[in-house]
Amino acid sequence: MMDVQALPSVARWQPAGSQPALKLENDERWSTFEEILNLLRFDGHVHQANDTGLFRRRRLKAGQTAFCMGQPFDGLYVVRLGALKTAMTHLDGAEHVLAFPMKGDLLGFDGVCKNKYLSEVTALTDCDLIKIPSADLFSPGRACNDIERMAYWAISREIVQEQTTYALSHAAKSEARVARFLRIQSERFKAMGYSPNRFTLPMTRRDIGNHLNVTLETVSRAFSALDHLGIIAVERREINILSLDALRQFEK
Amino acid sequence: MMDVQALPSVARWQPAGSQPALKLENDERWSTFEEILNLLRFDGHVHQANDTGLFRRRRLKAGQTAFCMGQPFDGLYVVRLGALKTAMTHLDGAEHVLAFPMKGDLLGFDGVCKNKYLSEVTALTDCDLIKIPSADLFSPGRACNDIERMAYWAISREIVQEQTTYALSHAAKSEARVARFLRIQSERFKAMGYSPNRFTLPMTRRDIGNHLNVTLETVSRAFSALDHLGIIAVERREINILSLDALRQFEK
DNA sequence: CGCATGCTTGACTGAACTCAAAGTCCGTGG
DNA sequence: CCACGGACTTTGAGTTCAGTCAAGCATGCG
Repeated sequence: MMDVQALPSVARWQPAGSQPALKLENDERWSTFEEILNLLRFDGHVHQANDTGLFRRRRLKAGQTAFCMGQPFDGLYVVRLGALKTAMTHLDGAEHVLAFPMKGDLLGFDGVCKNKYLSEVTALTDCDLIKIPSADLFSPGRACNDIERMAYWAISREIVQEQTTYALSHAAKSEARVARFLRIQSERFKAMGYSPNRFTLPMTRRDIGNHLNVTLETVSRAFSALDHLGIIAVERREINILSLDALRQFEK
Repeated sequence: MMDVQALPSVARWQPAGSQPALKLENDERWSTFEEILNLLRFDGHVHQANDTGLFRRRRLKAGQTAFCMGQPFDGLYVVRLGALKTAMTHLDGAEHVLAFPMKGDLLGFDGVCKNKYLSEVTALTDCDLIKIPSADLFSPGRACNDIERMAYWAISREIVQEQTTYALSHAAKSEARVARFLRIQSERFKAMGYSPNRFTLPMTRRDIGNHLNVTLETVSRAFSALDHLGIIAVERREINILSLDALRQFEK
C-alpha cells in the first residue's frame, strides 16, 4: 500500500490514525494552486484567476536537507507530506532547533531578506514539498492577486506559530514545557486531520530537548513522569494522550 | 532643544551619542514612502512610482499601547522614533516579552493571519510610528510593486530577527545570554546610526529577564559580573561596552 | 551477530530561582 | 524646599530544579 515500505523505519513514519495513504497515484510531480490553498488551510477567498499555474514538487528522503544556511534563496516551500526540522547553526557550531514543520506548513521565508536562506531544513521522514518560485512572488508583471495574498497570510501564520513556540519555551518548569509541547503537537495533528490523541512523534528526544531548551534526559524524565501519572501513555515515540485536560493543567 | 523635556524621565530616553534631535520641525503628521524605505534600511531598488502616497503617523507616550491582543488588524507600523516592547499574554495571565522594537523595525505582521493582532505592543519611551494601512497592502487594484516588495523584505527581516532572538534564548548560561543580549543591542544601535559602545537601555531588568527567560535578579547579577570583569561599565540603564571582543567571548 | 543510535534511569553537582533587605532615583505633594 | 512613596536595582543566603556523568536496555541495520 504505502510506497515507502523498503525505507528505514523512521521514513515509514505516519501519524497514528491517519487514513491509509490516499493511493498516491498522483505521482505526477506538479501541484495546482488549489492544492496549495487546501494544504495551507487558507480560509480567505481567492479570485480563481490563477488556476493556470502549476507548481513543481520536490521529494526528500529522511535525513536529506531541503536547503542549508547561506544557500541562495529560490522560493518558498509548502509541506505536502512528511515532517521536517528547521534549525539555525551558531558561529560556534551549536545548533538550535526552531520548529518541526509538517503538512501544510510554509518554509523558507527567512530567505527573502538577504536573498539567501538563514536556517537549515532537514527531513525527519520522507517528504514531499511544493515549491513556490521567487519569480511567482516578486515578478512585477504578474497580477498582484491570489498568490500574494495567500503568501502574506501564510507568512503571518508562520510568524504567529513562531511567536507561540518562542513563548512556549518560556518560563515554566521543564515538565510543563514538555506538556505544552505535547499539547501543541496534538493540536497540530488535529489541524492536519489526524487523531489528536494518538500520534507518533517524528523527532528524537534530543531534538525535542534542543527545541525546548532542556536536555534529552529531562525530556525523557518528563515523559516518564506524565506516563506514571496516567496523563499520557508513552512507548518510544508513540504518544497516547489519555487526558488532555490534565495535560493542560500541567502547563502552569 | 528636545521637545519632550517636560515628560517623565523614561520618556526622555535617547540613545547615548545620538545626534541632537534633528530639529523635529516636521511636525506635519505624514511620512513619504521614501522615508519608510530609509527607516527600514531597504537596500533593494524601487521603481519610484509610489511617490504620491503619504502615510499617517501616530504618536505614543511612554506606557501607552500601540495595539493589544485581539484587536482587529488595520495595518503594519514602522517605528520612526522611540523604543517599544512586544509581548504575548498567556491564558493564565503570564506575559512573555517577544522583542524590543526600535527605529526602523516593523510591527504588527502577526495580525494578518487571523485578521487581528496576536501580540501586545507597549511604548517604553515616547514613540512615533508610521502606519501602513492594510488597504495599501491588499487592495487588488493597486499596482503590485514597491510596497509589496518592501513589505516582503521587511517581514522576512522580522522573521530572521525573531529566529535569531529565539536562538538567543537558547542553551548557554544566564550570563552568556545577557552578554549576547547586550551585543545584539549594540549592533542594533549601530545599525540605527547611534554609538554601538555607549547607549541607554530603554527597558527594565524585569523586561530583559522575561525576554531572556531568567529572573531580574539574574540579569542584575550578570551585569554586575560583566562590570567587575571590566568588560562593560553599567550604571543603572547606561551601558558602556569596554571590550566587544570580551563580550563575544562570554557568549559561549 | 555486533555495532550504532536512541531511550531510560540513577546519583551527584551546580546554576539559577526564591525570599529578603537595603539602596537609588524620580516625581509628587505637603 | 524637603519628605514621602513608588518603581527599579543591587546584593546576600538558602533551596530546588535541571544539567552532567554514567550505566544499562531496546531497536534496527549491516
